[in-house]
Amino acid sequence: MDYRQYARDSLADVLRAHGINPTHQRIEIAHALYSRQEHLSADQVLAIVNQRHPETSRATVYNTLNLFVEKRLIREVIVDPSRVFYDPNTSAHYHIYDVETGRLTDIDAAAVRIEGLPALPAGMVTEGMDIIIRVRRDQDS
Amino acid sequence: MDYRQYARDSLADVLRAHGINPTHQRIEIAHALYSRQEHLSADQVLAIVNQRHPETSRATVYNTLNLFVEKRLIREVIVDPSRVFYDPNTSAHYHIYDVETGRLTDIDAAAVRIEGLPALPAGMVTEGMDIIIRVRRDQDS
DNA sequence: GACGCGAATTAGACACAGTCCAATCCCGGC
DNA sequence: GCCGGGATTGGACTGTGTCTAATTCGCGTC
Repeated sequence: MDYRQYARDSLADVLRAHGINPTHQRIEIAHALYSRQEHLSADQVLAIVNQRHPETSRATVYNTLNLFVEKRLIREVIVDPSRVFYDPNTSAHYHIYDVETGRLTDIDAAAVRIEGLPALPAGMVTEGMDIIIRVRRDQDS
Repeated sequence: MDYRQYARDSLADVLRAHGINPTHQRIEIAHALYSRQEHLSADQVLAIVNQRHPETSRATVYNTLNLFVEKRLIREVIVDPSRVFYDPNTSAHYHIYDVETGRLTDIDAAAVRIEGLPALPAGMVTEGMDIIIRVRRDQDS
């Protein structure tokens, strides 16, 4: 009874709590995201999931990630036009994005205060707010 | 001597001021962005530029937009994983993004104050900060 | 344990934004 | 008018993500 097996068992409950029917593939995909504190692209998830024996199809990975986003189990992070990252951390937080390495780092939103944002147009509601700080190594000029 | 002709003439100077050799295509592309206060995708720019007679190739539009970004004449706005928007407004500002219509609206940064952001990791410099407020019509639920 | 059914998964074709490349064109300097 | 280098071009190519029709899986029922 190793830690990872345990994690997989409890993941089934997490999925159910979000109204998601827990299947093997979905649990593996959730595990890939939750077991490491990183922001993964769909391709990376696909590669990780397929390191273990059963081949999981690309379509399933994309379907599942979109399902997870829809059910608010994970969040999309849109910082790079070439691919979407998925973030298992759904608590309020922002991101630092290293434009050279592609690495994403979390900023806890609790410490940040923002003032002076305009009111939304009438009849609009906020879906969410993203803050992305783009950084790079300081070496050129 | 119409307004648009005048605008095109002065655009050549703007391009030169940014170290960009002003060619016909580049002026047309700059004009497409500057003459309307909208955030356009590369495809939209291509369509607008080609409404006037001379066919401009897709490669040139992409090359030119990337050149403009590199030379800080315009900014990329990355909010939609399916395509990049280009923003002729380079002054500090943020965005409201309507996730249903895809419409982007500017928020002037001058009025906004942000406190409590953590210090950057040592040796890192900020390239820029994006704030995106995702909104939708309030009708469901 | 076999059956049946709806949901999930699958492979592969497809769509589409964006990039690359080699050939051509354009334009300013002589 | 000629030359040379940068700009432009069409078209092939890449990579991410979606769609679809067919298959498989899981599970409740007998």
